[in-house]
Amino acid sequence: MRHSTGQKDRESRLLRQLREKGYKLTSQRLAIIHLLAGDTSHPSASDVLKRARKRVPKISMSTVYYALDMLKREGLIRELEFYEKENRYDINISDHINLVCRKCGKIEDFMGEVPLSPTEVEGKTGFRPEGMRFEFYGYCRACKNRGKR
Amino acid sequence: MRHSTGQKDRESRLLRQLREKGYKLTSQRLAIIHLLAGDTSHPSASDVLKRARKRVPKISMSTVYYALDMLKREGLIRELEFYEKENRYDINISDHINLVCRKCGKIEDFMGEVPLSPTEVEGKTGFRPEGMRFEFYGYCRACKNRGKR
DNA sequence: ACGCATTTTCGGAATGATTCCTAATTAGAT
DNA sequence: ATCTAATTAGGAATCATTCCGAAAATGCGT
Ligand SMILES: [Mn+2]
Ligand SMILES: [Mn+2]
Ligand SMILES: [Zn+2]
Ligand SMILES: [Zn+2]
Repeated sequence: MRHSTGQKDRESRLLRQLREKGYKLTSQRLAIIHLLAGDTSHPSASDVLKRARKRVPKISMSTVYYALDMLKREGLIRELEFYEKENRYDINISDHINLVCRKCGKIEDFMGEVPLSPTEVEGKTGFRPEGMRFEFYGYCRACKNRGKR
Repeated sequence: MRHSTGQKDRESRLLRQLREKGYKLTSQRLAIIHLLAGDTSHPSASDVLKRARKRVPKISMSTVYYALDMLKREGLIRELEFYEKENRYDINISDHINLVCRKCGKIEDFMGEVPLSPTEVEGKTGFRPEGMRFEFYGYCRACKNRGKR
């Protein structure tokens, strides 16, 4: 295993990388990084705002977007874009499949290899992949057990 | 093979299905369906508007959205949603992988089985998939051969 | 500890694709 | 030809995100 995935370890790794790049570690950023490091729920920007305000009550939405943008430019988080809903932010930056519940909106990770490699795609098509987005839409275990709609 | 994929066949199949459901076939809709049936480029709503105006010069954007919405509700096209760009419309409604070029915006189909079945996902996780979205982002053959950015 | 340059914050305005609204038009049935 | 429900068109509204400018804060050098 390359990295521990504990919240504390992930948090200090993020902070170290930002410090190395010369970013200022404000209380707003510390709060955002702290909550993201321990969150596998793929939160939206407004989720992040709500939780960050528990530690830094006056933090603004602009600041949340500015911090999320920095983190994604540095490759430390991934943004999952949706048109009809808010975008979501994923602390898991590896190529993986997300399972998106159509009822409750929960997004969970599907563990396991993505069963098609970029190399294979390029060999067959000439298209050179640099990123991927694999999602299933449906009903999570909880939602499917209480009538799907 | 189940269906022919020729433009003419696809077009008459779409028209038949809409007639059966009682939809009115206006000149605006005929133009939109005609162009979609022969288009594998995954056009945006404004692409559709531009091309539809060649046959029906006064067609409005509202009408294009209304028609696209009808087609997707009937399961005859698929909408690919993007946050930072316009949504795109796919006449290929089967589960398949799309290759999205980051330089020119072209979207092409990757032919071949999607290498992971909904059944397998449900067996491993309890999540019940009903739809999927599999995309690779990168550079199409033309764009990768002229400096990627 | 102090001052400084630069970055960051924050509130509000702007953006833009899509959706909503309403009145006028039209397809298709009788 | 008439009628009615569906469709069209243009404009307003929506809303998450981005942009803007001024005020505040960080962290470095001294
Ligand atoms: Mn994930
Ligand atoms: Mn496609
Ligand atoms: Zn659910
Ligand atoms: Zn290209």
